[in-house]
Amino acid sequence: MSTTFALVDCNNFYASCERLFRPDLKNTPLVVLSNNDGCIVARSQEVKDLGIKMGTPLFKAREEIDRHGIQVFSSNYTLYGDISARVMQTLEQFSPNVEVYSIDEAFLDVTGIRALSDHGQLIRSTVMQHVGVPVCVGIAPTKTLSKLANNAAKKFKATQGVVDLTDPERQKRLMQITPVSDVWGVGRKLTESLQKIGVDTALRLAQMEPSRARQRFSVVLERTICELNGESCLELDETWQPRQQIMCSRSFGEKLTQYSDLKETVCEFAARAAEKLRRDKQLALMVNVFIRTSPFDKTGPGYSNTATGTLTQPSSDTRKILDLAIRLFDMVWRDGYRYAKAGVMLGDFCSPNDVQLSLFDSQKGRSENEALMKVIDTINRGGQGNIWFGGQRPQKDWFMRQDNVSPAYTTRWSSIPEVK
DNA sequence: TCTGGGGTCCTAGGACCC
DNA sequence: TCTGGGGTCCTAGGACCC
Repeated sequence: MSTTFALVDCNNFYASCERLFRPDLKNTPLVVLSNNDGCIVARSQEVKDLGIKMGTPLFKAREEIDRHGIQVFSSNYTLYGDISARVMQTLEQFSPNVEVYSIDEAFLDVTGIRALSDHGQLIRSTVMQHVGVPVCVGIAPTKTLSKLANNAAKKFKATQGVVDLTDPERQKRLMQITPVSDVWGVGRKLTESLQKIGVDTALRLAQMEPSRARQRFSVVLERTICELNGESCLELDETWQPRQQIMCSRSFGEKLTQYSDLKETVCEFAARAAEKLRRDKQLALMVNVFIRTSPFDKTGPGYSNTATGTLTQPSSDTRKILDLAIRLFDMVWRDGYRYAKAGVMLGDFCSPNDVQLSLFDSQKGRSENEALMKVIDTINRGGQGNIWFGGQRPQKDWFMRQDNVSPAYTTRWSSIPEVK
């Protein structure tokens, strides 16, 4: 029996999280900014209606923000992560098979349920009651169609937030009025190329010959076309897969020009990345360091470089990763540039069980290292950064600009809201 | 003045081998 | 010295997603 998918997606997730603890802002337009308060990454419905686009740099929207009295928040990922976990936990009760797809959405296997719309409504009201975040539900025989259904549930008020797209006639009607750019997996470039050959709606895309699409574009597009036609190519994947890559990178609040400043930043990223690696219980073999100036900075010459190195054996030891990261940094560093961003990437992972001891590596030495890392992680838990290695620099004022951050309502005792 | 961060997957092309 | 085609493996970079 073929699967029926329900895609549950939170409405304006970050904005809704901020509103959760500020009911006074219920009807006030509100935006959430990226790190460094650089870009607008989330908008409440009112702001979307004003036509302010996702990803707009703050300085470009300043005038409109003032004019409409838009509330501005710096991003508060601790809060969003915690609210997300509560939403996902609530969803577990509606299906034995839940795939958490991103921080604000999940696919549910709802195969065999008869009153699908009612089920969707129940999901909505339960999440609202338990967590307080509004969600929309799209139901369909493939993931791509359930995405489409979810978009429609968000766009059309009359749907009351739930669209059941199991009926092929209904699929066709919706696809007819959906621009091809709104299809999951069709981005800017693909939209451009497709429009050139007269494919401007989802329906036109669905009517393309899959094999031709593969020849001319890619297997990804071929799959998308099959999915639009109700043929499921993307399975529900509930198994938690460890990441294949860990990245820690940041743009700076101020440009960096000094060797020591940039080096300390890279060390900080390396240490953070190693922490994430240990949290995933993985070991890495590859380390990559990159630094670059801003592509928007016209006051000086541009420079961007990256170096990749390999550890002598897979490890999650901060000291070993730091050591290699510093050597790689020295390879890419050039004097005389105004650096805007840097990052450290880890890759080529394996599980600790798969690693053999090398000739000079004693089991005792290794467990001592593990114990040390564990202690450090415990002390640093919560991103406080109380302990660091030489070379690493704890957060400095130029590190990140965050002028409007909301309290950690749900994860810090001192920030729990009071009821009066 | 001020332009996010963290991922995945696929493809093209080079190196190398037979 | 002439010089083909096919296979594998790896890497860099592009496109996309949220």
